Amino acid sequence: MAATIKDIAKKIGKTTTTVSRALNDYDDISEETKELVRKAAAELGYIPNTMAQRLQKRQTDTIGLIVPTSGPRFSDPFFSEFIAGIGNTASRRGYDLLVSTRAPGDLELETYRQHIRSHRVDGFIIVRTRHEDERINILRKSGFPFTSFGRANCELDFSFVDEDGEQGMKLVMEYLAKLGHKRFGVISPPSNLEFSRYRLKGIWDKAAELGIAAHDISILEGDLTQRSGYEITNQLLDQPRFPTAIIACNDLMAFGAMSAAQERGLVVGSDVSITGFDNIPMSEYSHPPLTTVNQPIYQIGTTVCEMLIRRIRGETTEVEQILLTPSLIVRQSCGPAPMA
Amino acid sequence: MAATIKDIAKKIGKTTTTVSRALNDYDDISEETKELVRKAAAELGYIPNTMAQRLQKRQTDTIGLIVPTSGPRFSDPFFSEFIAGIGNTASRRGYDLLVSTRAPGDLELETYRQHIRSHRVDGFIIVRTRHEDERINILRKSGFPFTSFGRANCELDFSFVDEDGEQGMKLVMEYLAKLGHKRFGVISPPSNLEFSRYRLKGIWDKAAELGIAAHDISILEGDLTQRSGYEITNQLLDQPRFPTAIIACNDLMAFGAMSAAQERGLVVGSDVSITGFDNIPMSEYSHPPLTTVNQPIYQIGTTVCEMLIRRIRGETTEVEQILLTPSLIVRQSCGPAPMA
DNA sequence: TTGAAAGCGCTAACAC
DNA sequence: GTGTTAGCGCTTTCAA
Repeated sequence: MAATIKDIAKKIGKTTTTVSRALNDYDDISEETKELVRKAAAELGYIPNTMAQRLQKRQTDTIGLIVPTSGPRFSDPFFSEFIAGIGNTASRRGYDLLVSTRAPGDLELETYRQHIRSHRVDGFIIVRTRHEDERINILRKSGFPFTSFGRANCELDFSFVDEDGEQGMKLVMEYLAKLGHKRFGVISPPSNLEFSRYRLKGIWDKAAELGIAAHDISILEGDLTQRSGYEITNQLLDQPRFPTAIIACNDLMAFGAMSAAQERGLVVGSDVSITGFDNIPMSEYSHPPLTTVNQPIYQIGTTVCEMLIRRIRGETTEVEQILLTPSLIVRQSCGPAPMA
Repeated sequence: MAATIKDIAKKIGKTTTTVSRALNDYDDISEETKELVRKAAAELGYIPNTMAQRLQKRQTDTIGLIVPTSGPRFSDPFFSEFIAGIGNTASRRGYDLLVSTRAPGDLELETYRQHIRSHRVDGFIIVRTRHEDERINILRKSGFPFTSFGRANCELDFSFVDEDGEQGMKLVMEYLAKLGHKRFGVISPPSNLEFSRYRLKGIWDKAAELGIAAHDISILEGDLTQRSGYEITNQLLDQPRFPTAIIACNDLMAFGAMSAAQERGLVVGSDVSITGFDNIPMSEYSHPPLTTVNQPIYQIGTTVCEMLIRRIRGETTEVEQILLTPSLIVRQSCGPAPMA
């Protein structure tokens, strides 16, 4: 049986109140008593009962993350890095991280509602925001603390971190155009993901600016997996006037694109240029190393968690919104457009 | 304010005792009362306060997973899949999943101890067991419920799931030998990881069986990242009598190995053969697709979680130990040994 | 079939 | 400075 505050009280002949306050370092307790309590606590190997504390304080010291899984085999390096960022920050600040996995849908939303109502967590972190994101609607209505990685198409009266995907894609387009590319294939994220819109907007706007005609840009929708990058690239390259540059909206799809191209005997970086987005660690060691847009996922996890904790603790009431400026990481997966 | 059991009691003019028992479907409560209670609960939108329940029941309905992170950028598809497997199973069985991230070391062990003593979780899942695994020692001594993915070099008196890595490597060696390879490079996992021993044992034993000399096998230790696969392959290929087959002990390192080889202008699958281990989804869409050993990570997560819950609930007291038989997934990253 | 009473382990308002 | 008392929301004897 674990020692309780009562055992300590008994041992030193004081009340539980005194012990509690000594342990929490209240200043209406004498130094001697505190010392006494601390010693007794150490001897008994006392550790507070978390659930009792939480019940009493009506807070859970827990942050909730519901990972939107897609499919049974959910293998995405993005999430392990994001979770690491959140997890390390949470524990440094004394919070637990409660992770659930749910496919987007009714069950997912029900899980949010339940966690809110049953006081399972003090706040949520939302990831991969969607167009008309019901999660955010629920959270906003409930007044429950949350922060998100990604913006949404509702009123942005909450705290978030996002990277400026529009700008990121403009960098990519500009770079490829400078290399002489005229026909582009785009492997877009699922269109219901909010960041998809920003990225596509960046592409279209920059294309317009550069005088690239709409029919020289073919956009096909992927699902962010390597597999879909592979399959879509095959479609793209099967077209009669196939693109010389393929813009994948994340690194995983870019890897798939490289495989598809290489399988056809094309040399990536000269016969065809391919770009990614995220700059996951793997992208540095692909063949060829991938030109991509940097997105500091670990740090975004850190920041978004930090912001949430500040809100939960009431250390700030202001809405914090951070839009990161992307940078292009040039490696060897792109080269001058081949002669037609 | 969320409705409590008290509100329900007041509303229907019964005591909290009755309500509690009705809600928990005790059979000393009349059907009518139960109906009444359920209706009132629904109307008030009642959801039990988790912390109160947990305090009272002295259990947390929570499973702990402490992910052994390595380095700040922790990007490993292995873990997202493993977490998905555990998470889905846990929630199906009514458990929460508490995830922490800790680099192996004292702080990590301290976290285990604290979580045990403060009743933060009901049991642990251990992943990536190590040689002389202090985590397992702590858990065994404390009598705290846990299961692991991976064996350990102590007395195996606990439940685990593991894949027979020795057998897996024998399959690889056999396959490569049959293709005519005579000189092998091995990119091993960190030697402190328990599975490293099994895999190396498989390689040595099969080599002996096939009459392959020890000096024809160079083993260099990686850290499971793509980067280390890349770097080690460069070392391997810099040797005067370089290997014609490179055996990477996980898929990520195999990808790195492919990049390094390709960067030197070697054709993977003919100039040099490369194998992996894990069969992560990506391995199907690399270029060339990777020959590897299947390891059903999602399903292992499911099983190990299921086993833990059975122990926690006391549904079984027996130790369950599952050793999965691996299978070789032959793709295009290997070919006949080139003429010397 | 139901209610009264106690208690899980902790904190906090208030009194002394 | 320290103790008294109450209570967080729930479950569970025990008695009626």
